[in-house]
Amino acid sequence: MKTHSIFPPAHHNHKDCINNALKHAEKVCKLHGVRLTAQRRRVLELVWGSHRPIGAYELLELLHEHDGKRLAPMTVYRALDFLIEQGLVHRLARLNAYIGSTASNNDQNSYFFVCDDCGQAAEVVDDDVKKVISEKASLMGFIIKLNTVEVSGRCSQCQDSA
Amino acid sequence: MKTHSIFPPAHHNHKDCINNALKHAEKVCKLHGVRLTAQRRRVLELVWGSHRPIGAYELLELLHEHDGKRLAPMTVYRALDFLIEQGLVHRLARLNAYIGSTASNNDQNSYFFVCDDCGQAAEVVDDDVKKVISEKASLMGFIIKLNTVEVSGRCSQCQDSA
DNA sequence: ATTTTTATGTTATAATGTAACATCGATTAT
DNA sequence: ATAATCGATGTTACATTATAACATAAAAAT
Repeated sequence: MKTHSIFPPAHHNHKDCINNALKHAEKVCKLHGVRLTAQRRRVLELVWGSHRPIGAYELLELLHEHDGKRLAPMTVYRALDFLIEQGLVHRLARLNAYIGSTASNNDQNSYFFVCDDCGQAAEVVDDDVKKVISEKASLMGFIIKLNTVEVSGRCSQCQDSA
Repeated sequence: MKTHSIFPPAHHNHKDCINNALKHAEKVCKLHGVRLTAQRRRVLELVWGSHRPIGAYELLELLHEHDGKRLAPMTVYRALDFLIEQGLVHRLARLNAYIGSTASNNDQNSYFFVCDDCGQAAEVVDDDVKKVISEKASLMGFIIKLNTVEVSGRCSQCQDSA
């Protein structure tokens, strides 16, 4: 029986995830005519260090531990802002944390499942949620700019291990 | 043609809103066997001061201006936590702000439309969004605890006045 | 009346995020 | 090539949001 897994399998080769993400980022930035500088690239890489949303100050620590750099928060926030603008990173509002994305989405058709237990997050991209919300919106004459949909609960793996 | 207005009409009698909300709160708290103290009640009243989400520190200022009280942030946060627990207030994650609610919802079937222009927010309670999300969730074996759905954009009134 | 619980007060601090201005480095124009 | 320009980064300082920990007061239960 095929399990419809959107959360990555526990022991997948995560280096591939990271490499894919970086390759994807190069493409996107070239396409958008913007510069994926070394620093931005590095921040993206660290964001992709896991499938957990990561905080800005956590990133700062990692940059210090791994690269010896002692940067100001501003620097990380700027990198994140850039990456978010290019759609390479999303911010999870409930967590004040950031997660990588390789989905080519607008700001309306993507949503997140976040496991309270293991902290992992999974992005789902389709128009199903958007569709329902859009219907409500048009009933009340509301023009949508951005959907923030964050579902928290317990992922399949964490249920099994309980 | 009837406009399906969920955002409150511009010149509605807002005192009624507040009174309804307070009455509702009394009922809910009695039902839940918890105490709606004067302070909690006052915070709720101030939250209902408008249909805009309001920040914790804004509430502090209001308490100072109107009541002369100079409270610590903790106090307001505690009142808010209480009110949120009773479902009388919701926190909007994207805004770090709080808004009153008289809907009897669980944590899964309520969502918010927030106008970037006027700042007003409208809560919608139904099972339509929940249903779609639940389908995805069950496909991946995810157990939902809480849905955070915050739609930002432009409300009908603000479009008209542009 | 006494105990116990619950709410509030108080102080200090953590965590997250931004403004403003200086400098550096890459691209563009001359 | 050189100067001018523009975008990226560095730096300092601070704003905003939220919580921890412990003390006191008020209400409810015994």
